[in-house]
Amino acid sequence: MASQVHFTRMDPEVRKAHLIDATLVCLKQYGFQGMSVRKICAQAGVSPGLISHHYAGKDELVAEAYQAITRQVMGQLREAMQNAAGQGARERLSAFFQASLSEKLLNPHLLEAWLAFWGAVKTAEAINHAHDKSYKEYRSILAHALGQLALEQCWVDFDSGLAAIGLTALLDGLWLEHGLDPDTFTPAEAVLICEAWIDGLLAGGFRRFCVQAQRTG
Amino acid sequence: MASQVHFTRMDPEVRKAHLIDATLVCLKQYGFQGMSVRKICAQAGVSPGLISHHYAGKDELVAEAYQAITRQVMGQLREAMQNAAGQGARERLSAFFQASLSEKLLNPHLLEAWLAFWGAVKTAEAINHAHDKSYKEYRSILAHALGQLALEQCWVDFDSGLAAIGLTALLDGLWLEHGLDPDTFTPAEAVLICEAWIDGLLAGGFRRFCVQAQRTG
DNA sequence: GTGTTTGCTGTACAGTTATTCAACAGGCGA
DNA sequence: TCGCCTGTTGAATAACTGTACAGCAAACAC
Repeated sequence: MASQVHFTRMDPEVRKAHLIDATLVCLKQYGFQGMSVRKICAQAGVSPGLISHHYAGKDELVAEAYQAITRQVMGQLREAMQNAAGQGARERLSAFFQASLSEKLLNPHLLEAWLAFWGAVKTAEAINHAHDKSYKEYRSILAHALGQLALEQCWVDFDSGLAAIGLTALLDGLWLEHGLDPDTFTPAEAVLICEAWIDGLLAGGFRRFCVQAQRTG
Repeated sequence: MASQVHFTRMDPEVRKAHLIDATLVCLKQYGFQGMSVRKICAQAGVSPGLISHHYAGKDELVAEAYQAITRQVMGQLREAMQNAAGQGARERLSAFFQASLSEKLLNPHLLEAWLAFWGAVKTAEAINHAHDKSYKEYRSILAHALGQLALEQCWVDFDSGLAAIGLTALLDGLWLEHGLDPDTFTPAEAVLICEAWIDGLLAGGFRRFCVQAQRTG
């Protein structure tokens, strides 16, 4: 006998959260290309018409899925920084590295999804906007911590904004590499690479970022 | 009166080059998703059947387009390194930075295409394979230069492979950031960021990459 | 001019896509 | 228990997707 119960009702917000989860599962399973409305709905155990009922369309759902993982990641990073709030700038940066490069965030599935989103930034306006917002926040957190470090070290005319661009590039680059091939390095090695960057900055690398005083060789 | 001339013939290799160009244009214009056989052929000014005539299918064309820009970029980088062959490791690395972050390679169109390809690495095997090959070459060039630097500086147990992963991440991260938003930094600033990394490595950052002697901090 | 080669066209095809919407039914209030 | 509200269904739709292939015609040899 076929199942009599065809569906169970849900609060719209709960259902939308389920659809976002299913979207992320499909994203990692089929990639950005292979992920279709039917597959997402099959994953969520609902009928294909439901996405258009809760969202303006598939694109809106995908954009919200991107915002969801962005929120989740930024939340974890903010939390890590707050836990180290009382300590020095160096320790706060280390906490940020540990959080950014934890096993949880270096999860291949998460990074693959991120990679696919990055690839869509230039063609999907909603994703572009969400990216821009989170990226600027990420960079400003690092710029602030590096500015504190400069104060502690009494560096004059230190361009913390530019240094933050470099450190963000290093972290994003590590994410990128790990997303493209998770076997390249371990989370511990990634943290070591970032600590070496700070070591080098403290040992003398900072001079390049000082506006007036160029290196005298 | 409608145009009488329907098409002009071309040498297969020339036509294929045109199709690859059209593929890259469509990639940046419509993204990896929106790029279809019909759009590529419209861009190239040919009939939609021509791709199947010259290639086994669309995927083969896309993979060859990726290899084409990869070859182009790696060729420029190899050339830059050869031009600085007689000099010290530091100078060779600087030449590599200059080449990697030249206006030509930080071209938004090129980076947008690259970004789209990166997003497809995990779903298209041919692209994954081509990426893996070029990425390993890129890293080995840097590892070799860093190994030379370690010899010159008499660093013992320096893990140039790990340091190369970090430097590759920094460079890839700068490409990524510039692809996502070209206004974040200028090519000159990107080179400065890389030079600061080397400065820091020389000033003391290298110790983290020495296997035995951990920092006594 | 004629013949031959073959690069190229363009329609046809089968399969997929996102989206729509009238009908259905779960679950709550009364 | 009834009745309403509304979350959900699922078939239908139109617009796409990549590929195949029979035939056309450009360009060259003669």
